[in-house]
Amino acid sequence: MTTTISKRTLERLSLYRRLLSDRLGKESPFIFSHQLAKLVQVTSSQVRRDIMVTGCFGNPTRGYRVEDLIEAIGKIVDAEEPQNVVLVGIGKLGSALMNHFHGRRPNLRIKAAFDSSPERINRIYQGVRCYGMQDLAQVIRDESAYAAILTVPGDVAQQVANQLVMAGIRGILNFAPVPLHLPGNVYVEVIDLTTSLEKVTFFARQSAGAQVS
Amino acid sequence: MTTTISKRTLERLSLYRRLLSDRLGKESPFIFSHQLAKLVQVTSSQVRRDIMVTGCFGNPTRGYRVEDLIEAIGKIVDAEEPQNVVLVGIGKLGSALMNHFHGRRPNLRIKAAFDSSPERINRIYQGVRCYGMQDLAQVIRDESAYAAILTVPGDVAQQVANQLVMAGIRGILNFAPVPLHLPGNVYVEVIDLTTSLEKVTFFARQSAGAQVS
DNA sequence: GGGTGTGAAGCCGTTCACAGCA
DNA sequence: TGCTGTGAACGGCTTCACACCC
Repeated sequence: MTTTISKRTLERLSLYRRLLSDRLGKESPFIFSHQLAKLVQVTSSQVRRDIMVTGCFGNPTRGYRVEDLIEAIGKIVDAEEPQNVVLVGIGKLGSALMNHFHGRRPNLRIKAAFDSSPERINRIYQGVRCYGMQDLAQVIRDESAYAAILTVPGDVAQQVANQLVMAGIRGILNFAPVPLHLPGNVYVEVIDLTTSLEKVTFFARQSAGAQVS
Repeated sequence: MTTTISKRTLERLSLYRRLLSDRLGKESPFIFSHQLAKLVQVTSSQVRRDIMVTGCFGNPTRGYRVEDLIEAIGKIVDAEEPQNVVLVGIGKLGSALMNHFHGRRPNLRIKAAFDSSPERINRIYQGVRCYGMQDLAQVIRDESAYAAILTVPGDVAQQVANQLVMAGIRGILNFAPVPLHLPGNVYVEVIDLTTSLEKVTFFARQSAGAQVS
């Protein structure tokens, strides 16, 4: 934790761990940088650079021990204790995500959902209760959650985000189609579905003829 | 279209357009680079650089004409004709996305869905029919779709992606939690939900005390 | 020989800084 | 005066290249 880890590196580490975990037990307990590189489609130098920050050391003859890598990456990516997350806006997308994340990573637990519409309040989604917005601050404090998934309509996203930050949330995964204006110490990760799809069609068109690296 | 446009620039252009469209009619028909910059939270130089590629010119006194910007960005981002998109894997996430994209951008139309499970085949989702996997190539050709949204489980993602490419798909928005190995002329945009959430909790923890830019 | 670990170089996107202009 | 348009400088991430090691 002495080195500062960039966003990009962290993304790749997370992915390495997932692929390595899948591989564990199926293939050799060791892996070379070029093999992992091929799996995630980056260069082997990139892989070795990323592994540097984990403090793992490989062996020229056998490569890296897969178990060591998984553990070392976990020490970086995971917190000491399981992280409680809340989800705000349990419409179609919200409940799909609830479903998606349910049990996916042992250290990431969605502990509560929130919504403003009465017919959703007090319902249980994947074993998780949905509360009304008025309970937001209280529940977030009770669960000591400091990360949130935001799947509310764009026109209320900023206001809800403000409430989240007031309640102690420090990181937001934002699916709402508007940029959030929040204090600099709150980390916001944006998933902009429309832009992503527009990118796909744009570059698909570009590469209709030409090769793209 | 003479200049080559980077991924990052395209993302921002897409976002600019969306915010400018929301603003149209509500505020002044002109906007300065620093105003747009504030909305999307980038620097004003960045905005001006991005606008350069659109060929739009601003006026030192009034700024840029909002309508012109929207149109110029559309000329870059949109194709001449509406783009047909298909969605493969209409589970919870798939149908939430179907719902999300339905009518969102006039130029992007999901024209068909595919799934392997019999109880979903021939059902209609948001006015869009779900076909069996055996019809994939035929339907994609009939609709002349060349972009696809992939929301199938990880263990079949590669195989389905191969089928998509064989059927003529050139761009994939991939929600499956595995990297796809495809020819270089196929553009793949990855939305890795697990990694994104891990990033949020990681940086939320980091910034618990310190200020992050 | 083939792989690791890493300083140095390269590349690309962002920001600076300023001339030009209304 | 204040903003635009843009060459030049900057900075961070990626790749190269090579010493070291099994």
